[in-house]
Amino acid sequence: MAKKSQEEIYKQLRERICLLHYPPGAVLSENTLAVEFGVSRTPVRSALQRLEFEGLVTSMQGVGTIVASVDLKFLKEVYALRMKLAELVGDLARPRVPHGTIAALKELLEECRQMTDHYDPDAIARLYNDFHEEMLNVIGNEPLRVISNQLYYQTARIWLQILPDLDWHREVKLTCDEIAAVIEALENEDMRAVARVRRDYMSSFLSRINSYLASADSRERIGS
Amino acid sequence: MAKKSQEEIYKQLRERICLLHYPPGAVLSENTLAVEFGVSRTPVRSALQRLEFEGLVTSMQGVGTIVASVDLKFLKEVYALRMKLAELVGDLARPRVPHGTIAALKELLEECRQMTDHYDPDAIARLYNDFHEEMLNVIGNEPLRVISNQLYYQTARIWLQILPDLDWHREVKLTCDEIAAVIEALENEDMRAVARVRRDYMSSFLSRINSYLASADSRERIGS
DNA sequence: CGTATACAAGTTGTATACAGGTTGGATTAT
DNA sequence: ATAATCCAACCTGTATACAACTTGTATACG
Repeated sequence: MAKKSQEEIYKQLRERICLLHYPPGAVLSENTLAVEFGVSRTPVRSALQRLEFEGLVTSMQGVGTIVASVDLKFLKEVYALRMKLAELVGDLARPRVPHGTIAALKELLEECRQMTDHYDPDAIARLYNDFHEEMLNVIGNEPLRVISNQLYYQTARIWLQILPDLDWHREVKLTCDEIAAVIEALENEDMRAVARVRRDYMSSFLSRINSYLASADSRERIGS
Repeated sequence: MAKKSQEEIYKQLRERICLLHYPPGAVLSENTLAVEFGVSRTPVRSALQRLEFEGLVTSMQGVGTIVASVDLKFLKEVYALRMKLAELVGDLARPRVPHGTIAALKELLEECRQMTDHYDPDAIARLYNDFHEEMLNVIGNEPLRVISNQLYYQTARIWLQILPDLDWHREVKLTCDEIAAVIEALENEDMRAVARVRRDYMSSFLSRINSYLASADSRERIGS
């Protein structure tokens, strides 16, 4: 593969982790990655260390770099916090909606609608990542933006992990609805409404997770 | 100096930065630090990269690793966020106050009271760092704990930077008052009161910063 | 057959050598 | 004297060699 800088390697690895290309528990080898990216171990190590600081992997000497699994308690803590932070966005939003955001969201909405009849978890996960990136742009507080991003990637995998056991049509519809509701709120320049929408859909997702976990036989798929 | 692991080097450097031993704009050399800590550049680089991810330094090829300066806009954004997060602590606090916390705080309060007549910015900054560490322990939400810590260290230097131009007795008294108020709230197991106290004292500090900046001739001491 | 042990292969952590880049001062031309 | 140029010293970024550690396997032993 062509040479990539440390930042690109980081983003690539992060995407692979949150798209479950590297599932929780997967063992990564710095050497293998170095060969794949066409660089030495050094920049790969930098990227992995950053992922370790953010809690996505754990390096163990003599073993390897292991993709972290999202344990239930941590998942709930992150979501409890993200819901609170989502409300904060209403207070700390940019005064004006960044140019192009609404147009981008409308494209994503159109893409999402076309997914109804094509079961493709990978594709909708990518789409939701793009949606997330757009939503970051309306946050007017830089540290909050950074933190929201970190927290998102710490748990983004969960959806993909349980998606095979959920109702595909319903998940696609809910995603479309969320994007549409955000667009409407943005067109009204009502940032608190945006915040409310985001919080409500997080809450909805959390309750879907809980009912998923309630079905006993599927409890171990999240894995410790 | 005796060999230190990467984590220890990181904490040491972070403390030096937030105690202004390395003032904003200071140029650090990986080689020099490696010699001082008795290790090679590699673990020093790891520590510096972590500091860079957290926004405390900036590495520039051919130049060095420069201690970041806290610009005014960023400072206000961090404080706006920290005040909101402080309120969240009231909702996401531990059900019970960790054992030993109140005793530790009473010791800190006693130490602080003895500082009234001895002008020593370094000492009170260390004390407030210890206070901060104790306050982290009452946060019941792990990601919030991590984030609160990051945000604290991003702006902790500001106090020390302007302390020489503030009223020492008043600053010591305010610090004592904050610790005492937190102790009282903790003894009542009223976490929302703890959160309120913390927010109010942050707000108070922010207004002191603003009036400091209002005195025109001192405006450039924060530095770009 | 079961168990303990030694070891080989593979991994991360560290040290060192080299490449690429910046800066400030000496030097030279104007 | 002044301005432009060159270069040496220093820095970070990268590549590579080595040390320390873990683990599964083969082997010897009870």
